[in-house]
Amino acid sequence: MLVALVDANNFYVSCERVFRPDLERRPVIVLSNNDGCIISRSNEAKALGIGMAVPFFKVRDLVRQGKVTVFSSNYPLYGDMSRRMNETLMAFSPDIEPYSIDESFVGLTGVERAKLIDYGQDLRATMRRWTGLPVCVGIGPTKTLAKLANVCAKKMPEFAGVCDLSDAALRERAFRALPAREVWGIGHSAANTLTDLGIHTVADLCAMDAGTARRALSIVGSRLIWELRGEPCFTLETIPQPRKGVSVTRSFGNRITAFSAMSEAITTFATRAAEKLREDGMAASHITVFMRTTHHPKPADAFTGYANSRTVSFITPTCDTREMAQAALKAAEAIWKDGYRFAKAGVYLGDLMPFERVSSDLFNVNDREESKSLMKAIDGINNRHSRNGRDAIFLAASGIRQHWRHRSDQRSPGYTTSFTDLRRVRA
DNA sequence: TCTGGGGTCCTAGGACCC
DNA sequence: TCTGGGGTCCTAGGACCC
Repeated sequence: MLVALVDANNFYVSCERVFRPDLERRPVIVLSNNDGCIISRSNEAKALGIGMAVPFFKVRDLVRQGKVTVFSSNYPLYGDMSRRMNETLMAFSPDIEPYSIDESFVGLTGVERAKLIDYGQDLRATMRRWTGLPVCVGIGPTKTLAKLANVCAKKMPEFAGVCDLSDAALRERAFRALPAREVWGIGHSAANTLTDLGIHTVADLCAMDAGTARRALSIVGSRLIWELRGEPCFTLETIPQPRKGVSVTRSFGNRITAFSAMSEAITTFATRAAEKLREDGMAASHITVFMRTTHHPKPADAFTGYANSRTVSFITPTCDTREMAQAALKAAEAIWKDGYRFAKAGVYLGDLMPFERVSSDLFNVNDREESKSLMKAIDGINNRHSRNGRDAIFLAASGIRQHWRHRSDQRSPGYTTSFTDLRRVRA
Protein backbone atom coordinates (compact mmCIF):
# COMPACT_ATOMS: atom_id res chain seq x y z
CA MET A 1 0.00 0.00 0.00
CA LEU A 2 1.13 3.50 -0.77
CA VAL A 3 -1.08 6.42 0.04
CA ALA A 4 -0.95 10.21 -0.03
CA LEU A 5 -2.70 12.61 2.29
CA VAL A 6 -3.58 15.85 0.54
CA ASP A 7 -4.44 18.56 3.03
CA ALA A 8 -5.22 22.22 2.35
CA ASN A 9 -3.18 24.84 4.17
CA ASN A 10 -5.27 26.92 6.59
CA PHE A 11 -8.30 25.76 4.60
CA TYR A 12 -11.03 28.22 5.62
CA VAL A 13 -8.69 31.21 5.36
CA SER A 14 -7.47 29.96 1.98
CA CYS A 15 -11.07 29.64 0.73
CA GLU A 16 -11.73 33.27 1.70
CA ARG A 17 -8.53 34.37 -0.01
CA VAL A 18 -9.49 32.75 -3.31
CA PHE A 19 -12.13 35.46 -3.64
CA ARG A 20 -10.19 38.15 -1.81
CA PRO A 21 -6.69 38.01 -3.31
CA ASP A 22 -5.99 41.34 -1.62
CA LEU A 23 -5.69 39.34 1.62
CA GLU A 24 -2.69 37.29 0.51
CA ARG A 25 0.29 37.70 2.86
CA ARG A 26 -1.90 39.40 5.47
CA PRO A 27 -3.16 38.19 8.87
CA VAL A 28 -6.60 36.62 8.40
CA ILE A 29 -8.71 34.53 10.79
CA VAL A 30 -11.98 32.63 10.47
CA LEU A 31 -14.33 32.19 13.43
CA SER A 32 -16.36 29.18 14.52
CA ASN A 33 -20.11 29.02 14.21
CA ASN A 34 -21.59 31.85 16.25
CA ASP A 35 -18.32 33.80 16.08
CA GLY A 36 -17.25 32.04 19.28
CA CYS A 37 -13.63 31.13 18.76
CA ILE A 38 -10.89 31.05 16.14
CA ILE A 39 -10.76 27.95 13.95
CA SER A 40 -8.54 28.95 11.04
CA ARG A 41 -5.57 31.29 10.87
CA SER A 42 -3.31 32.45 8.08
CA ASN A 43 0.42 32.00 8.70
CA GLU A 44 0.65 35.76 9.27
CA ALA A 45 -2.03 35.53 11.97
CA LYS A 46 -0.17 32.64 13.59
CA ALA A 47 2.96 34.80 13.56
CA LEU A 48 1.06 37.43 15.55
CA GLY A 49 0.70 34.84 18.29
CA ILE A 50 -2.99 34.12 17.68
CA GLY A 51 -3.62 30.59 18.93
CA MET A 52 -5.95 27.91 17.64
CA ALA A 53 -9.40 27.69 19.29
CA VAL A 54 -8.80 30.95 21.18
CA PRO A 55 -12.05 32.75 22.04
CA PHE A 56 -12.60 35.64 19.67
CA PHE A 57 -13.01 38.27 22.39
CA LYS A 58 -9.38 37.75 23.36
CA VAL A 59 -8.14 39.07 20.01
CA ARG A 60 -10.86 41.62 19.34
CA ASP A 61 -8.43 44.46 20.02
CA LEU A 62 -6.14 43.32 17.21
CA VAL A 63 -9.13 43.36 14.88
CA ARG A 64 -10.20 46.84 16.03
CA GLN A 65 -6.71 48.12 15.35
CA GLY A 66 -7.04 46.84 11.80
CA LYS A 67 -4.19 44.35 12.20
CA VAL A 68 -6.25 41.27 11.42
CA THR A 69 -9.06 40.60 8.95
CA VAL A 70 -11.78 38.42 10.40
CA PHE A 71 -14.50 36.29 8.81
CA SER A 72 -17.43 34.40 10.29
CA SER A 73 -17.44 30.87 8.93
CA ASN A 74 -19.16 30.38 5.58
CA TYR A 75 -19.81 26.63 5.34
CA PRO A 76 -21.61 26.63 1.98
CA LEU A 77 -18.50 28.21 0.46
CA TYR A 78 -16.06 25.83 2.20
CA GLY A 79 -18.18 22.81 1.34
CA ASP A 80 -18.20 23.78 -2.32
CA MET A 81 -14.44 24.40 -2.37
CA SER A 82 -13.99 20.99 -0.75
CA ARG A 83 -16.00 19.41 -3.56
CA ARG A 84 -13.76 21.15 -6.12
CA MET A 85 -10.68 19.82 -4.31
CA ASN A 86 -11.90 16.25 -4.57
CA GLU A 87 -12.84 16.68 -8.23
CA THR A 88 -9.30 17.83 -8.90
CA LEU A 89 -7.90 14.81 -7.05
CA MET A 90 -9.90 12.51 -9.29
CA ALA A 91 -7.72 13.63 -12.19
CA PHE A 92 -4.79 12.06 -10.31
CA SER A 93 -6.19 8.80 -8.96
CA PRO A 94 -9.40 6.77 -9.09
CA ASP A 95 -9.01 5.95 -5.39
CA ILE A 96 -10.02 8.90 -3.24
CA GLU A 97 -11.13 8.78 0.38
CA PRO A 98 -12.38 12.19 1.52
CA TYR A 99 -11.41 12.30 5.20
CA SER A 100 -12.56 15.74 6.29
CA ILE A 101 -13.66 18.96 4.67
CA ASP A 102 -10.09 19.91 3.80
CA GLU A 103 -8.20 16.65 3.37
CA SER A 104 -8.40 13.40 1.44
CA PHE A 105 -6.40 10.21 1.20
CA VAL A 106 -5.34 9.30 -2.33
CA GLY A 107 -4.35 5.77 -3.38
CA LEU A 108 -1.04 5.74 -5.27
CA THR A 109 -1.01 2.26 -6.82
CA GLY A 110 0.75 2.45 -10.15
CA VAL A 111 2.84 5.54 -9.38
CA GLU A 112 6.56 4.85 -9.75
CA ARG A 113 8.54 5.09 -6.50
CA ALA A 114 11.11 7.39 -8.04
CA LYS A 115 8.45 9.77 -9.33
CA LEU A 116 6.48 10.25 -6.11
CA ILE A 117 7.85 13.71 -5.36
CA ASP A 118 7.19 14.89 -8.94
CA TYR A 119 3.68 13.47 -8.68
CA GLY A 120 3.11 15.40 -5.45
CA GLN A 121 4.45 18.65 -6.89
CA ASP A 122 2.32 18.26 -10.00
CA LEU A 123 -0.72 17.70 -7.78
CA ARG A 124 0.01 20.84 -5.76
CA ALA A 125 0.45 22.98 -8.85
CA THR A 126 -2.70 21.64 -10.47
CA MET A 127 -4.74 22.15 -7.31
CA ARG A 128 -3.56 25.73 -7.09
CA ARG A 129 -4.37 26.37 -10.75
CA TRP A 130 -7.79 24.69 -10.78
CA THR A 131 -9.15 25.68 -7.35
CA GLY A 132 -6.90 28.48 -6.10
CA LEU A 133 -6.13 26.46 -2.95
CA PRO A 134 -2.64 25.80 -1.55
CA VAL A 135 -2.19 22.19 -0.39
CA CYS A 136 0.55 19.99 1.04
CA VAL A 137 1.09 16.33 0.17
CA GLY A 138 2.29 13.63 2.58
CA ILE A 139 3.14 10.17 1.26
CA GLY A 140 3.68 6.90 3.12
CA PRO A 141 2.98 3.16 3.23
CA THR A 142 0.24 3.62 5.86
CA LYS A 143 -2.34 6.30 6.55
CA THR A 144 -0.65 7.27 9.83
CA LEU A 145 2.67 7.73 8.01
CA ALA A 146 1.00 9.74 5.23
CA LYS A 147 -0.55 12.00 7.90
CA LEU A 148 2.82 12.42 9.57
CA ALA A 149 4.50 13.08 6.22
CA ASN A 150 1.94 15.82 5.69
CA VAL A 151 2.96 17.40 9.00
CA CYS A 152 6.56 17.42 7.75
CA ALA A 153 5.51 18.87 4.40
CA LYS A 154 3.70 21.69 6.20
CA LYS A 155 6.23 22.48 8.91
CA MET A 156 9.60 21.90 7.31
CA PRO A 157 10.33 24.28 4.43
CA GLU A 158 13.01 22.00 2.94
CA PHE A 159 10.26 19.66 1.70
CA ALA A 160 8.61 22.40 -0.37
CA GLY A 161 5.14 21.04 0.40
CA VAL A 162 5.67 17.39 -0.54
CA CYS A 163 7.13 14.79 1.83
CA ASP A 164 7.53 11.06 1.17
CA LEU A 165 8.10 8.95 4.29
CA SER A 166 8.16 5.60 2.50
CA ASP A 167 11.95 5.66 2.77
CA ALA A 168 12.97 4.12 6.11
CA ALA A 169 16.11 6.21 6.57
CA LEU A 170 14.26 9.48 6.08
CA ARG A 171 11.55 8.19 8.39
CA GLU A 172 14.04 7.63 11.22
CA ARG A 173 15.38 11.14 10.90
CA ALA A 174 11.89 12.66 10.89
CA PHE A 175 10.77 10.50 13.84
CA ARG A 176 13.58 11.83 16.01
CA ALA A 177 12.67 15.42 15.17
CA LEU A 178 8.90 15.15 15.81
CA PRO A 179 7.16 15.11 19.19
CA ALA A 180 4.86 12.11 19.79
CA ARG A 181 1.92 14.52 20.03
CA GLU A 182 2.11 15.05 16.25
CA VAL A 183 0.98 11.49 15.54
CA TRP A 184 -2.60 11.08 14.32
CA GLY A 185 -4.54 9.68 17.29
CA ILE A 186 -2.26 10.99 20.05
CA GLY A 187 -4.29 13.68 21.75
CA HIS A 188 -3.81 15.74 24.86
CA SER A 189 -4.48 12.93 27.30
CA ALA A 190 -2.42 10.25 25.56
CA ALA A 191 0.46 12.70 25.17
CA ASN A 192 0.52 13.26 28.94
CA THR A 193 0.45 9.53 29.60
CA LEU A 194 3.39 9.10 27.22
CA THR A 195 5.37 11.90 28.83
CA ASP A 196 4.96 10.17 32.20
CA LEU A 197 6.44 7.05 30.62
CA GLY A 198 9.39 9.00 29.26
CA ILE A 199 8.15 8.82 25.67
CA HIS A 200 8.75 12.15 23.97
CA THR A 201 9.45 11.77 20.26
CA VAL A 202 7.78 9.75 17.53
CA ALA A 203 10.98 7.65 17.52
CA ASP A 204 10.40 6.79 21.23
CA LEU A 205 6.78 5.93 20.48
CA CYS A 206 7.66 3.74 17.52
CA ALA A 207 10.18 1.79 19.61
CA MET A 208 7.71 1.22 22.45
CA ASP A 209 7.18 -2.28 23.81
CA ALA A 210 3.88 -3.74 22.54
CA GLY A 211 2.54 -4.73 25.97
CA THR A 212 3.27 -1.34 27.53
CA ALA A 213 1.68 0.41 24.55
CA ARG A 214 -1.45 -1.73 24.82
CA ARG A 215 -1.81 -0.98 28.53
CA ALA A 216 -1.10 2.74 28.27
CA LEU A 217 -2.93 3.59 25.06
CA SER A 218 -5.37 0.68 24.53
CA ILE A 219 -5.98 -0.93 21.18
CA VAL A 220 -5.94 2.49 19.52
CA GLY A 221 -2.34 3.05 20.56
CA SER A 222 -1.19 -0.42 19.52
CA ARG A 223 -2.63 0.13 16.08
CA LEU A 224 -0.96 3.43 15.49
CA ILE A 225 2.41 2.00 16.53
CA TRP A 226 2.02 -0.74 13.93
CA GLU A 227 1.14 1.91 11.39
CA LEU A 228 4.24 3.95 12.30
CA ARG A 229 6.32 0.83 11.66
CA GLY A 230 4.82 0.57 8.19
CA GLU A 231 2.24 -2.17 8.86
CA PRO A 232 -1.17 -0.94 7.66
CA CYS A 233 -4.06 -1.27 10.14
CA PHE A 234 -6.34 1.12 8.27
CA THR A 235 -7.29 0.57 4.64
CA LEU A 236 -8.30 3.15 2.08
CA GLU A 237 -12.11 3.48 2.26
CA THR A 238 -13.15 4.76 -1.12
CA ILE A 239 -16.84 3.96 -0.64
CA PRO A 240 -18.46 6.39 1.80
CA GLN A 241 -20.01 4.67 4.82
CA PRO A 242 -23.49 5.73 5.91
CA ARG A 243 -23.38 7.95 8.95
CA LYS A 244 -24.41 6.60 12.32
CA GLY A 245 -26.02 9.64 13.86
CA VAL A 246 -27.08 13.21 13.19
CA SER A 247 -26.63 15.99 15.68
CA VAL A 248 -27.63 19.62 15.71
CA THR A 249 -26.35 21.62 18.66
CA ARG A 250 -25.86 25.32 19.28
CA SER A 251 -24.58 27.73 21.84
CA PHE A 252 -27.03 30.55 22.38
CA GLY A 253 -26.37 34.20 21.61
CA ASN A 254 -28.28 35.14 24.74
CA ARG A 255 -28.62 32.76 27.65
CA ILE A 256 -31.99 31.06 27.78
CA THR A 257 -33.94 31.37 31.03
CA ALA A 258 -37.51 30.68 29.86
CA PHE A 259 -38.90 27.39 28.65
CA SER A 260 -40.69 29.13 25.79
CA ALA A 261 -37.36 30.14 24.26
CA MET A 262 -35.89 26.69 24.90
CA SER A 263 -38.80 25.01 23.17
CA GLU A 264 -38.29 27.26 20.13
CA ALA A 265 -34.64 26.32 20.00
CA ILE A 266 -35.26 22.60 20.45
CA THR A 267 -37.97 22.63 17.78
CA THR A 268 -35.60 24.40 15.40
CA PHE A 269 -32.81 21.88 16.08
CA ALA A 270 -35.16 18.92 15.63
CA THR A 271 -36.37 20.41 12.34
CA ARG A 272 -32.85 20.83 11.03
CA ALA A 273 -31.88 17.31 12.14
CA ALA A 274 -34.91 15.81 10.38
CA GLU A 275 -33.95 17.71 7.20
CA LYS A 276 -30.43 16.29 7.29
CA LEU A 277 -31.88 12.84 7.80
CA ARG A 278 -34.16 13.19 4.76
CA GLU A 279 -31.30 14.48 2.63
CA ASP A 280 -29.61 11.12 3.29
CA GLY A 281 -32.82 9.12 2.90
CA MET A 282 -32.52 7.84 6.47
CA ALA A 283 -34.84 7.41 9.45
CA ALA A 284 -33.92 7.53 13.15
CA SER A 285 -34.98 5.19 15.95
CA HIS A 286 -34.52 7.62 18.79
CA ILE A 287 -33.85 11.24 19.60
CA THR A 288 -31.76 12.59 22.47
CA VAL A 289 -32.15 16.14 23.76
CA PHE A 290 -29.57 17.80 25.98
CA MET A 291 -29.24 21.22 27.56
CA ARG A 292 -26.59 22.72 29.77
CA THR A 293 -25.44 25.88 31.47
CA THR A 294 -21.99 27.27 30.72
CA HIS A 295 -19.02 25.18 31.78
CA HIS A 296 -16.86 28.26 32.14
CA PRO A 297 -18.03 29.57 35.50
CA LYS A 298 -16.14 32.41 37.08
CA PRO A 299 -14.10 31.27 40.09
CA ALA A 300 -15.88 33.75 42.35
CA ASP A 301 -19.24 32.50 41.20
CA ALA A 302 -20.69 29.96 43.60
CA PHE A 303 -23.31 29.07 41.00
CA THR A 304 -23.18 25.40 40.10
CA GLY A 305 -24.08 24.32 36.63
CA TYR A 306 -26.74 21.96 35.39
CA ALA A 307 -26.56 19.57 32.47
CA ASN A 308 -28.98 16.84 31.55
CA SER A 309 -30.18 14.80 28.63
CA ARG A 310 -33.12 12.61 27.80
CA THR A 311 -33.69 10.05 25.06
CA VAL A 312 -37.06 9.27 23.53
CA SER A 313 -37.55 6.25 21.24
CA PHE A 314 -39.88 6.15 18.25
CA ILE A 315 -42.21 3.19 17.86
CA THR A 316 -41.30 3.16 14.17
CA PRO A 317 -38.09 4.84 12.93
CA THR A 318 -39.01 8.18 11.39
CA CYS A 319 -37.74 11.28 9.59
CA ASP A 320 -40.94 13.30 10.03
CA THR A 321 -40.26 16.79 11.37
CA ARG A 322 -43.50 16.81 13.36
CA GLU A 323 -42.72 13.56 15.17
CA MET A 324 -39.14 14.69 15.82
CA ALA A 325 -40.26 18.02 17.25
CA GLN A 326 -42.95 16.43 19.40
CA ALA A 327 -40.58 13.86 20.88
CA ALA A 328 -37.87 16.48 21.36
CA LEU A 329 -40.22 18.77 23.27
CA LYS A 330 -41.33 15.92 25.49
CA ALA A 331 -37.70 15.22 26.33
CA ALA A 332 -36.94 18.91 26.84
CA GLU A 333 -39.85 19.33 29.25
CA ALA A 334 -38.62 16.38 31.27
CA ILE A 335 -35.17 17.84 31.86
CA TRP A 336 -36.00 21.57 31.98
CA LYS A 337 -35.29 23.33 35.26
CA ASP A 338 -36.38 26.84 36.13
CA GLY A 339 -33.81 29.25 37.50
CA TYR A 340 -30.86 28.28 35.31
CA ARG A 341 -29.28 30.27 32.50
CA PHE A 342 -28.85 27.79 29.66
CA ALA A 343 -25.89 28.35 27.36
CA LYS A 344 -26.20 25.45 24.96
CA ALA A 345 -28.58 22.74 23.85
CA GLY A 346 -28.99 20.26 21.06
CA VAL A 347 -30.56 17.14 19.66
CA TYR A 348 -28.99 13.88 18.51
CA LEU A 349 -30.66 11.28 16.30
CA GLY A 350 -29.34 7.76 16.65
CA ASP A 351 -29.74 4.21 15.34
CA LEU A 352 -30.26 5.32 11.77
CA MET A 353 -31.51 3.09 8.98
CA PRO A 354 -32.50 3.67 5.36
CA PHE A 355 -36.04 5.06 5.28
CA GLU A 356 -37.12 2.55 2.65
CA ARG A 357 -36.08 -0.33 4.88
CA VAL A 358 -38.26 0.75 7.79
CA SER A 359 -40.97 -1.87 8.12
CA SER A 360 -44.33 -0.20 8.22
CA ASP A 361 -46.09 -0.06 11.51
CA LEU A 362 -49.14 -2.28 11.17
CA PHE A 363 -51.49 0.43 12.30
CA ASN A 364 -50.38 3.53 10.48
CA VAL A 365 -49.41 2.66 6.91
CA ASN A 366 -51.53 5.54 5.62
CA ASP A 367 -50.01 7.99 8.07
CA ARG A 368 -46.61 7.01 6.81
CA GLU A 369 -47.47 7.66 3.18
CA GLU A 370 -49.03 10.97 4.15
CA SER A 371 -45.97 11.91 6.16
CA LYS A 372 -43.68 11.05 3.28
CA SER A 373 -45.51 13.26 0.80
CA LEU A 374 -45.89 16.12 3.28
CA MET A 375 -42.17 16.14 4.08
CA LYS A 376 -41.36 15.97 0.37
CA ALA A 377 -43.61 18.98 -0.24
CA ILE A 378 -42.05 20.98 2.60
CA ASP A 379 -38.49 20.22 1.46
CA GLY A 380 -39.49 21.14 -2.10
CA ILE A 381 -40.94 24.49 -1.07
CA ASN A 382 -37.95 25.31 1.12
CA ASN A 383 -35.47 24.41 -1.59
CA ARG A 384 -37.25 26.56 -4.14
CA HIS A 385 -38.33 29.54 -2.12
CA SER A 386 -35.75 30.19 0.57
CA ARG A 387 -32.14 31.18 0.30
CA ASN A 388 -30.83 28.66 2.79
CA GLY A 389 -33.24 25.84 1.96
CA ARG A 390 -35.20 25.95 5.18
CA ASP A 391 -36.90 29.21 6.07
CA ALA A 392 -39.84 29.43 3.67
CA ILE A 393 -42.08 27.07 5.62
CA PHE A 394 -41.51 25.71 9.14
CA LEU A 395 -43.26 24.69 12.34
CA ALA A 396 -44.72 27.65 14.23
CA ALA A 397 -43.19 26.26 17.41
CA SER A 398 -39.74 27.18 16.04
CA GLY A 399 -40.58 30.80 16.76
CA ILE A 400 -40.11 33.85 14.55
CA ARG A 401 -37.88 36.18 16.52
CA GLN A 402 -35.48 33.62 17.96
CA HIS A 403 -33.66 35.92 20.39
CA TRP A 404 -31.48 33.03 21.46
CA ARG A 405 -29.89 32.81 18.03
CA HIS A 406 -26.29 33.80 17.55
CA ARG A 407 -25.23 36.04 14.73
CA SER A 408 -22.46 35.70 12.22
CA ASP A 409 -21.56 39.28 11.59
CA GLN A 410 -18.55 38.88 9.34
CA ARG A 411 -19.80 36.27 6.91
CA SER A 412 -18.41 36.45 3.37
CA PRO A 413 -20.77 36.13 0.38
CA GLY A 414 -21.75 32.77 -1.12
CA TYR A 415 -19.43 33.34 -4.08
CA THR A 416 -19.89 29.87 -5.55
CA THR A 417 -23.27 28.81 -4.21
CA SER A 418 -25.60 31.79 -4.63
CA PHE A 419 -26.45 33.57 -7.87
CA THR A 420 -26.94 36.88 -6.09
CA ASP A 421 -23.40 36.64 -4.68
CA LEU A 422 -21.54 35.92 -7.92
CA ARG A 423 -18.36 37.88 -8.42
CA ARG A 424 -18.55 40.54 -11.11
CA VAL A 425 -15.64 40.83 -13.48
CA ARG A 426 -15.16 43.78 -15.82
CA ALA A 427 -12.94 43.54 -18.85
C1' DT B 1 -28.21 -22.26 55.84
C1' DC B 2 -25.74 -22.31 51.69
C1' DT B 3 -26.31 -17.54 47.16
C1' DG B 4 -21.85 -18.77 40.67
C1' DG B 5 -19.94 -17.62 36.59
C1' DG B 6 -19.84 -16.50 32.03
C1' DG B 7 -21.77 -14.49 28.16
C1' DT B 8 -24.21 -10.64 25.61
C1' DC B 9 -26.16 -6.29 25.06
C1' DC B 10 -26.76 -1.52 26.06
C1' DT B 11 -25.37 2.98 27.61
C1' DA B 12 -22.69 6.78 29.37
C1' DG B 13 -18.63 8.98 29.23
C1' DG B 14 -14.19 9.95 27.52
C1' DA B 15 -10.77 10.64 23.92
C1' DC B 16 -9.84 11.92 19.61
C1' DC B 17 -10.41 13.94 14.97
C1' DC B 18 -11.15 18.17 11.89
C1' DT C 1 -20.27 40.40 28.49
C1' DC C 2 -18.04 37.22 25.10
C1' DT C 3 -15.05 30.09 25.02
C1' DG C 4 -17.93 25.95 18.07
C1' DG C 5 -20.07 22.03 15.94
C1' DG C 6 -20.29 17.45 14.09
C1' DG C 7 -18.50 13.26 13.93
C1' DT C 8 -16.19 8.24 15.29
C1' DC C 9 -14.48 4.81 18.26
C1' DC C 10 -13.33 2.53 22.65
C1' DT C 11 -14.04 1.14 27.44
C1' DA C 12 -16.15 0.20 31.74
C1' DG C 13 -19.92 -1.07 34.11
C1' DG C 14 -24.66 -2.38 34.75
C1' DA C 15 -28.63 -5.25 33.41
C1' DC C 16 -29.99 -9.41 32.05
C1' DC C 17 -29.98 -14.27 30.92
C1' DC C 18 -29.09 -19.12 31.59
